[in-house]
This record gives sequence, C-alpha cells and structure tokens, in this order.
Amino acid sequence: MKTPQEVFADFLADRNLKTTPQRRLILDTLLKQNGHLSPEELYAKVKKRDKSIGQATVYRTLKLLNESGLIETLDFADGVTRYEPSYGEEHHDHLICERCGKNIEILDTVIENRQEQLAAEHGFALLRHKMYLYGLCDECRKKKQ
Amino acid sequence: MKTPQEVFADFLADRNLKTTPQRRLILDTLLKQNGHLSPEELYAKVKKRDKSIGQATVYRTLKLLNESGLIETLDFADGVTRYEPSYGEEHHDHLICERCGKNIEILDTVIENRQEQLAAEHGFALLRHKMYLYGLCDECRKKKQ
DNA sequence: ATTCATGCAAAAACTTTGCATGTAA
DNA sequence: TTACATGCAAAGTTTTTGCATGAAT
Repeated sequence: MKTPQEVFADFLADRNLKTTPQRRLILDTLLKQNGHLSPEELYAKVKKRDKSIGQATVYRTLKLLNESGLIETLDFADGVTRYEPSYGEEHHDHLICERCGKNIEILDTVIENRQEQLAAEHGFALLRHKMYLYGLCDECRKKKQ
Repeated sequence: MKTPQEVFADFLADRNLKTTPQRRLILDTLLKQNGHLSPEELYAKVKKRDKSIGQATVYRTLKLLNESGLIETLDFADGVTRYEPSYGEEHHDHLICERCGKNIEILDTVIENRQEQLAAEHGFALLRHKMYLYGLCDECRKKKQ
C-alpha cells in the first residue's frame, strides 16, 4: 500500500503539479496531528516548522489534499471547518458530546452495510458518507445541571 | 401538538425575548419553502414580502430558530450552509448526488436503532444525529463521462 | 416605561485571488 | 527553460456587531 506521501506525489504528478517542501510539510503536519484541525490551527502548527509559509498555501494545499482523497472535511456543528486524514485509516464516524466536545470515533458494520443498501435502493452508487451522532457523554450527564 | 409558531413564541417568551413581525415572517418563509435554504436565499425570499427587512435580522433569527430546535443546519459538502425546518417533521437523512446535486430524503429504522445502540454502548445519551450519503444517482451514471 | 429588536453600516472572520518572484521538473 | 508554486497583500464572502431608532410587552 502506498504511503500518504506517495499518494500525494502521484496525485500531483498526474495533474502536472509539483511536489514542494511546503506541500510536504502541510501533509506531514496533518498526519502527525492525526486529525480534527481547522485551517487556522494547521497554519499555526505549520508555521512553527517554517516561519515563512503563507496562509494561502495552507488553503491551497488543503484543497488539493481533499481532492486527492487524503483528507476529508468534518462538521462538528460548531461553526468550525475541520480536516482529518482519511487515507489508510479505516473509515469511521463521530460521536460528539454537545457539552464537553468529547469526540469518539466509531465504526459499525451494521450501519455501513445498511447505508450501501439504502443507496442502492434509490439507484445511487454510494461514494462516501458522513455520520455524526450528537449527545451527552456519561460524565457530562453525571454533572449536575 | 404545538404549531411551530407556538413553539417559537414560547421559546422567545421563556427567554424574555419578543415575538416580532420580522421573526414571524422569517419562520413562515422557512416553513413554506420547506427546506434547504441558505441564509442568502432566505433573505431574498423574506425581502419579497418585507422590503425593509435587514440581512442581520435573518442571521439573528436563524440562530434563534436553531436554538429553539425548529430548524437544523445541513452540510451538503458544497460549502454552503443551509437550513431546514425540523420540528414536527419526522427525522430524515440525506442522499446526495455529487454530480447533479439531487437530494433525496431518507429514513431507515435499522440505522436509527443502531445509532441509539452505538451511542449507548459508549455511554452517550443520543440527542440527535446527521447522516449524509454522497454518491452518483442513476441518471448521472448513465450519462457518458 | 422598559427592555428588547431592528436596520444600517462597519467590522470581523474566513477564504480566494492577482501578481511579481522563486523553484521543481 | 518552462510552467507551476509561493508569499504577500488585496479583494471576496459570509457572518457578526455597535449604535441610534423603533416597537413589543
């Protein structure tokens, strides 16, 4: 299996785009963090390693990474766009505590299978999906109020 | 069962906020349209009925409607925030064609039940959820390219 | 009478774009 | 060498906020 770095290099080559130090750095930073970064947080982290990098490069690279299938966008319903690496990782969904923000990654074959089936019933070829479960975690429910 | 208008009025009263013609108009417009409006589209529609209404009032009212549970935000992964009335409607998820944008509302008890179960397994009390299935519809797959 | 809501315009937040320069292939 | 990428700053978008005026309770 190709590494994410290889996937990205191939993706860029296919489109006659170039593998640059900035693009590598941004991908590495995302992979190292392993998930849930907003563009701004990512920019801050990347900037620690390369003072001269520009905000625009981060946005441009996020777009490319998204198109290449290496990352996907998340919507935790708090108004912040986040990205998470998705290549090589098994797909998963998110279980989010609305009070404390705790975020648990979940995977369930019953649901995954049923999604395929539902899409097929409507004549759709399923490409991907997103599922978010919002609730209150144990601890938050124990706390008064 | 209370009407959405009553729910909103009660919600506002609870918080010592006021029921204004603008707020009523915005809610009515959303309900009449029955779904999937961006703030800008909503503003345009509302403006047809009340020339003098301001953009800011639409945003402020959308926030209140969201807090009151009457509407929810949708994420069709196209960068546009949309809202849809959710009160009184049976909950549903969305099946979206990535090529033509066709959007089918779906509901499935197998998935709904399993979601509850999954949340419980992780100690969560499930409050709500969102599920989006992205794929290609029949027609789009038949078209060449 | 109070307190909140509104419209407007300004500001803030977020993202994209144009351009001159730099660099990967 | 050529074509693409970068950083910067400017410009777009989208959403929020401050304020004087107006309206609901």
